Amino acid sequence: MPELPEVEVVRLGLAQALPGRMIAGVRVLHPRPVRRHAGGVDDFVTSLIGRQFVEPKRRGKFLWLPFADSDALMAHLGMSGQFRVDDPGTALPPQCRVVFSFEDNGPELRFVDQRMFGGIWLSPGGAEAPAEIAHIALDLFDPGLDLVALVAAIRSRKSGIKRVLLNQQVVSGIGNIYADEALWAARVHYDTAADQLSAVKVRGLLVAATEVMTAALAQGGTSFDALYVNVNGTSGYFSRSLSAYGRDGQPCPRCGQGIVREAFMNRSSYRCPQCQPRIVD
DNA sequence: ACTATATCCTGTATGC
DNA sequence: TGCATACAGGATATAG
Repeated sequence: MPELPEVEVVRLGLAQALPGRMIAGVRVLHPRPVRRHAGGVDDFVTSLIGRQFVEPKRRGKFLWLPFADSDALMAHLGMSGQFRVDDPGTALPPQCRVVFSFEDNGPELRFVDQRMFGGIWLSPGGAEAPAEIAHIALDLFDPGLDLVALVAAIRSRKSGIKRVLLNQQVVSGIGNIYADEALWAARVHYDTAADQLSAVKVRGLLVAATEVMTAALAQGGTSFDALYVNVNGTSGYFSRSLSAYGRDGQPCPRCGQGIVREAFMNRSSYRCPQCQPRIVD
């Protein structure tokens, strides 16, 4: 599932492929990924033709592709969204939803999305600071992040710590995989109330999250199957380095106890029952 | 303001 | 073999 490192891998790939290029044609093969575009499918197509891409940007899991004017193409990969850069003659992937062709007749930009939780749309005036992400907090890679303020914000919450880590309005970019990995590294149970954790512990959790996402980025991101790939269609290798996520029944790399999977927020949480015991107060 | 839950979506894996 | 169900989990609307 694309979280911060995976989205950053995509951003880096697009930064190699798009700046300076002008859109000549847009084909929308399925309307759903364009549902957030205010003017509908036809307006999406006509609004984008003639635009010239500049350097792609990212906050958390949101990606935006600014144009040489003041607007931007907003994007979120959702669960299974992909950007692919492929030569015009090559076959379209099975769940290809939108295709951009260019005036230079070079490689096309293709938005592929099996489950279609993702989407792309035009953000008027969004080149620098898109209104759509005004409510999204800075991520752990952002140079402007105030770590002390973030620790305080997390500790002001009564919810379980994992809910808080997943709340993109508190800190962005962390999803189910890296939340579980950070909690494992910091030896914290996912349901510990955030306001019961010390500032040192919360800081340690954020450092752990930053470290695991940095390592994942260096390996090209985490992928279990063909659902998450880079712009060339290949997968990262970080799934081999995970300590807790997806390791139900396998030994904890630190103590050897079996990792357990538990239902949590309509998804799964993985933890080591010995290193991350439930806190009872 | 904060918190928790339902909802969207489809390919793959599993069970009977 | 065929059919039904569980599962993966992003952001957001809505209710409490």
